[in-house]
Amino acid sequence: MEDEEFNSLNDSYSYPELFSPELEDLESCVLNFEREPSLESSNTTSPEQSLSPTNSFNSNQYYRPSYSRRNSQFSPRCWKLLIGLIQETMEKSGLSFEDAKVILEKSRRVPRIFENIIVRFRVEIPGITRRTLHRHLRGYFRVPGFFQFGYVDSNRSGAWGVKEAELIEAKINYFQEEKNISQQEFCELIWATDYSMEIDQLYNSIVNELERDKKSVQSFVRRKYYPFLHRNSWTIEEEDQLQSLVDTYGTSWSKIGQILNRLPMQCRDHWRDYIQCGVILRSPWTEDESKKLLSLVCEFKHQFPLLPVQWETIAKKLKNRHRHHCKLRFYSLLNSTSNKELLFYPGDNLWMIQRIKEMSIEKEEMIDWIQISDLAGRFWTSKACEKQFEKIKKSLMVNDESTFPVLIQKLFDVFHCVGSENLQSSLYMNQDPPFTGSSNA
DNA sequence: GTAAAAGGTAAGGGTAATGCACTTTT
DNA sequence: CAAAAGTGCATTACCCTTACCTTTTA
Repeated sequence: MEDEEFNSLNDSYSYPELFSPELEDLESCVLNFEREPSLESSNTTSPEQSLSPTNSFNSNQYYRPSYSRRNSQFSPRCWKLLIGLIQETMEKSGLSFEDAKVILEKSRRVPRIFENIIVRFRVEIPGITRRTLHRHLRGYFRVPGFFQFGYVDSNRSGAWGVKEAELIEAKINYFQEEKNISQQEFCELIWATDYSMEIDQLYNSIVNELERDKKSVQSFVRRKYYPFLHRNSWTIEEEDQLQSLVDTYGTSWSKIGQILNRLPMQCRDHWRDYIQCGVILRSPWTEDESKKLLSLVCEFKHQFPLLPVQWETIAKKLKNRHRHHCKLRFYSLLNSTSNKELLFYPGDNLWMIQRIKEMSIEKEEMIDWIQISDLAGRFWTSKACEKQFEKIKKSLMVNDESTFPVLIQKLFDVFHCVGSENLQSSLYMNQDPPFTGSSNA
């Protein structure tokens, strides 16, 4: 039992008779996995693959590929195994951390010495793709470009570290043993609307050791331990049912989740990303759509300069596009030369120079472009800011100043003496204070 | 009785993993 | 040459925090 995946603990005890029909679905999903060597024989298009999408929709344009993920994030158990295998290999071959890093950095492929790790890992925990493993291997050794896949002990907020997750698991196991309750009972306790003092104490004891928000802990525990049947694919019938439930109950996800026997969050996500937005177009963007997108984003930014762009709202107005589509499309438009010019006004240049000046940096390389992008509510990406700065320097021909602070001061003076009246940043045009709602009155 | 703290949960804002089609390596 | 492995881009499934409401506490 302790061999079970931490984040799929629920699979082992939840309603076997209901779960069994889904297993077939899961099996067929496995066939779609990335180049699984053992399943290579079924690589040719399977009959159900050609049936399902075209049957449910009229055109190939609307095809939603079946997509399955057996494991969520790279779990603590995965890390334990991977690190164990890495250490074993390093000891055997006498490699240092730095050597390993260099080897991994140099080769595109999994280096010979590490090949064994991949093979042995996938025997122990199948379903993790080679690609994912390779990424985490490089992440562990801090290969540039793969930092985000590296091992993390603990965090103050955001993604959970391995140590934290293990501590919580241990505490919960102890709690269950002490109170002599089953996994199922525990999950039900966690999800009860007024849970007992004991659960509250459990939360508190976790919070004491972790430096995490209590809410954060609670949501994490609830995500990992839930009394619902977990399935990652939705049938057409379920989707219909979901829509009709939303029609009757509105967006009361906890209620809907209970009826559908799914995580409330799962219901919300599926409704938001696949049902509410209607049929999602996968065709290339037309010029009209792109123009509309640009104007919607600009409109939003002018109205709420300090808020991040609400892509969901924009997607709703565009119709048939996903929030992620809109975001990606916008940034690709922004990065194409013509639009970049369009979206940096003279006032924006001054705004940017002021921000850089405030940073009071000695050298140009030290400019934190991500921070500047953040300050602008990420209206421009960090790269766009950087490129724009280069452009400003070129156009004003002030590239050979003695020191960086002098250069910035000079740039600042040039812009300022033009007359700051006309140089308001587009970030602050037509500004309405975001949350007051006074603009409606 | 009231303000502040805390709980429940929907809404907001993401990103890692995977699929597909293609290139590169063995 | 075949087959396996890697990769860029798009898509999907899952993740985490914040906002906003209600209830409890001081």
